Amino acid sequence: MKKTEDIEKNASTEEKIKEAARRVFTQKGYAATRTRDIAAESGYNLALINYYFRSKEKLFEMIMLEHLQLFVHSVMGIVSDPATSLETKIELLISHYIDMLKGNPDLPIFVLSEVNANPAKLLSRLGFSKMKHEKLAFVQQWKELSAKKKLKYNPLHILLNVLSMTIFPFAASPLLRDRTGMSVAEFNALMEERKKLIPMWIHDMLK
Amino acid sequence: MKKTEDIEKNASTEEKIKEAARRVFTQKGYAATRTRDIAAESGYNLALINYYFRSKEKLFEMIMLEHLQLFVHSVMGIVSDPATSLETKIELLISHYIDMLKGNPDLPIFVLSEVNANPAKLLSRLGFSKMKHEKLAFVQQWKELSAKKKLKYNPLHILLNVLSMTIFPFAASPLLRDRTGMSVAEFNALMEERKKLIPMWIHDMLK
DNA sequence: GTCTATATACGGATAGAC
DNA sequence: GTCTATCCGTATATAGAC
Repeated sequence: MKKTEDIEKNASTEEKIKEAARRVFTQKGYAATRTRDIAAESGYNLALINYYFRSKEKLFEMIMLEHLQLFVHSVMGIVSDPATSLETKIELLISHYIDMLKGNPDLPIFVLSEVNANPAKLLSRLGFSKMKHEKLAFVQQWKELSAKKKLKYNPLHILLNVLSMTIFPFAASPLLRDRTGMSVAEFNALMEERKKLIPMWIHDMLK
Repeated sequence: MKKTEDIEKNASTEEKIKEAARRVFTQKGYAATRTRDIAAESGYNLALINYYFRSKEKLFEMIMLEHLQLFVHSVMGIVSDPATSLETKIELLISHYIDMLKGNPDLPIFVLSEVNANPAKLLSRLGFSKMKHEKLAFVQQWKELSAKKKLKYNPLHILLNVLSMTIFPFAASPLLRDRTGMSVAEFNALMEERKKLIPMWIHDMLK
């Protein structure tokens, strides 16, 4: 009984620090965050960070890896389902990302800027290999598409458009809201509209 | 004669440091750059940075302001020309940004992440006020568009799409190239294609 | 496990020689 | 104007008490 409590207690403190770190790192980036900020945010002391995680860097890498995987793995269920059409997949994927990013609006800038700062280090660990690609229903349907419609351009453009129109507005949100005087709530409403609009535009691109 | 030489020499050193700073800041971000890095990159000594610019922060603000204005002012000629149609303006704007970003691929992530880190401070200085908006041919034509075509949604979506599809690929370029195995040259070729493609897609959205 | 106190390193800035 | 040497605050990490 005592042992179980101890484990839970440990896990809880460790998890609280990790969550605090996630918030601070995501908002300020690796270089600008101070371990003291994480300690304060977590409600625990500075020394605990090194007790549970060996260093600021190790803690960061753990969190960063989770974020990268979140982007990828969270959509695996959607894109690997052979029962849904390509257009349905795209629609679900857009909805999924918009919902996720409404709760974590800093994520795109954070991930992109950290990957940019250290591409080799971070991307090497994202091991979901290029081989497994073949198995995904998404990739199969994508290839069929490329073959059927004779698009006069690389179909990668379309995927890029989906991600651009979905993710970029969150990255540009501070600038956008400043220039237009929009509130966060209004911005979120705008993104909610895009759940329907983006699939519509993409549909037209595939005509 | 001597005076002129001195001035030119000063300007030259000062400008070299500024350019070095631009490179380092843009690539690593404010928090991660060391004044020593800038010194090394410039070929001069650390002390010169404080001699010409009072501090790391002042130097940064100067460069950041130039970047922000680059984004805005460089397109002013395009968007304020009453002689071109809205669609032509959009096409020119896309071309312009793609050309600029091919030469400065780190710029989007840099600007977005720094604005995100300190929105109040940076955006307050971007003084091109909301009032002058009225005078721009772009804004006029945009309003006419909103009135004429009865788009069932906020036309801001369209502007957001233009910027998203143009700028986001550069921000995601390291990830994209890693996942696809694309080279920088291949990526640039892809972006070159988008100079024609994006206006085409936008045209369809305005049907 | 959690805290306080401290060692150690690093980074921004300046003094002062040339 | 430009350099070397150095001051001093701050940040990460650890030692050691509880």
